[in-house]
Amino acid sequence: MGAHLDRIDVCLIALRRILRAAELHGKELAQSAGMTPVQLRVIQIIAETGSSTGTTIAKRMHVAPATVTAMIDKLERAGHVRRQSNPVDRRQTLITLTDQGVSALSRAPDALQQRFATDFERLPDWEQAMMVSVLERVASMLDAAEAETDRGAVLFPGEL
Amino acid sequence: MGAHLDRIDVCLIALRRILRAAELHGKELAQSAGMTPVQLRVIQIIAETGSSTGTTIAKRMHVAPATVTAMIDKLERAGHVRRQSNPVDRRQTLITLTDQGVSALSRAPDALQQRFATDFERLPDWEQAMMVSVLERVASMLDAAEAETDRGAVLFPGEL
DNA sequence: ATGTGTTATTTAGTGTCTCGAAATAAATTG
DNA sequence: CAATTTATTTCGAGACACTAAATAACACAT
Repeated sequence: MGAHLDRIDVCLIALRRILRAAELHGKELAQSAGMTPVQLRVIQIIAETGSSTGTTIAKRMHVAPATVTAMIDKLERAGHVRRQSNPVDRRQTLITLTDQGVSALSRAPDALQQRFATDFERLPDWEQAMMVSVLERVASMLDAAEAETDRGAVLFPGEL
Repeated sequence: MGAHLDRIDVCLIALRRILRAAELHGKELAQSAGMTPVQLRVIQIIAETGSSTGTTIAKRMHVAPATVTAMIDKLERAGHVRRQSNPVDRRQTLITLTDQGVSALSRAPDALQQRFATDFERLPDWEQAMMVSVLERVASMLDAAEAETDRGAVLFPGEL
């Protein structure tokens, strides 16, 4: 039973390394895109859904609504996003990317992703397959308890 | 070659799920320990090495030394850590956990880790082995470019 | 041993992020 | 229509992070 504990530890250490690498590269990435990691994250979320409301973003990022307001203020002042009130429900403010926001996003090359892709392609087929299945398994082990995903206001659906 | 791209995407999505789960649980975790995520992180780093200097923590967290000073001020005022100057090199200030700091850390059950461990133990042997090797591989793919790890002042070694 | 340069930490001052609570506005329900 | 709920914003406060400059201690070559 010692062997099991050992293996768990090895896994946890590897996971921490992965987490750490992701965090550090998140910083670099955001700096190269000229914005903070959080701002970049907001833009990515808006891009995924085409158009989001503040509440949707708040839920997805697990931050307070007031925080989203502040972040959107910044991004709007920077010209990356645009607010327009939803004609269907005038309580809501729909947030969309401007052309500048879209290009800022595309100008943000994800170093982590690039490196992973490059290395991944070099792996033998069986190892790629193994990696896919393990990563999916780990992901589902970890995010099992995430209740409300809330895919947001889908005004312009598509493009995930 | 389409199959390769598909697999990369699946991997990246899984990685993002892992990252997201980790981030969210980091917040919960810190709150249940009665401190902010950053403070908890500092305490974890100190616990790992037994005793750290400010510089070590700064490097490990990739923040400026002045930031560490401010964080330690807080933690010291809260009674979680203690400063003592290093008799060997009196420029250094060694930071150690107080009993209270240790118990605060132990009172912070790492939900993510717990869940992973529980699920992991239920897996068949071959799947555990596969997971270990894939996670280590991924970790080394991602953190390849991390130069200075700096394991810190090892006054009381052991325990990671 | 003295002076020069380096390293570790702190202080001071500033700007940003995030939050909770209260305010405002629009929709929904009875 | 009144009461409740939902979406967002404003305001004030705490936490975080930084740079630049100050202080202290070490290292070492003269």
